[in-house]
Amino acid sequence: MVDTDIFKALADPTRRKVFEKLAGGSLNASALRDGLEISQPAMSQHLAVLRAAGLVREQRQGRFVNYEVDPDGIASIGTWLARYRAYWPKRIEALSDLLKDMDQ
Amino acid sequence: MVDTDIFKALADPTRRKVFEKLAGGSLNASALRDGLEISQPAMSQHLAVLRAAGLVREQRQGRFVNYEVDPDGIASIGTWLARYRAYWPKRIEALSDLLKDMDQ
DNA sequence: ACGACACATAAGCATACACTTATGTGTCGC
DNA sequence: GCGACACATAAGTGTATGCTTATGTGTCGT
Repeated sequence: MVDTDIFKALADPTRRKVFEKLAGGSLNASALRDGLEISQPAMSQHLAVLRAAGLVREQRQGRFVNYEVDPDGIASIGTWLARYRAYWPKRIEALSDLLKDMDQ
Repeated sequence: MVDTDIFKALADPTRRKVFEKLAGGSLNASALRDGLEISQPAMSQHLAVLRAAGLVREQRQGRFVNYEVDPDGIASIGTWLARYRAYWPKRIEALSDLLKDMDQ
């Protein structure tokens, strides 16, 4: 199941940190590593999980591999979340506004 | 971390099915069980996980325990997702509309 | 061609997770 | 009170997960 992969990927705090870093723009695996106390293979494995989940996509650039957020993954979460819109509390109006902003 | 609990809870397919059932309205543990081939203790454990994550809340009603979606959990996912709004693809406009609908 | 570098993959290991069966707790009807 | 019912908790078990160290693959500069 696609959703399972996505939620499993995001269930790990380190992977969420990585993902959040990528929200700021494209980065290679080494750049993603600093700040986080994590070995190189561990990062590689985390990135593989994020990629398999469709949350991240990669692009070879010489001997570096640049990673970036994959909008498809974000969209999947969005459509999943939309099924529960009946339960969104009123105080979430701010978020709704943000979403409106984004499609100008 | 709050987000960790939420994503871990949703990473399990059975728990997502349970949550989706609750999206249709309040149900007790037994009612949630049918359709799903799962033992009673397993369901009880799943509900405990969903509750600990803040996705679901319970209400004793005689010897039944009614469960319902907790809007706080939904809101948490929403605010988390909002940080990635820059990556929402354009085809997500429909979702944005849905969100706008909901706060009339 | 060679060493250095960036990253991926393999193998092994400790812990976490989801399940099972067995039992405990609380509420109902009689 | 007592048995039946709805659910929770305990304890045990197989598997998945995230880490480690070791090694493989591909690219760069010289």
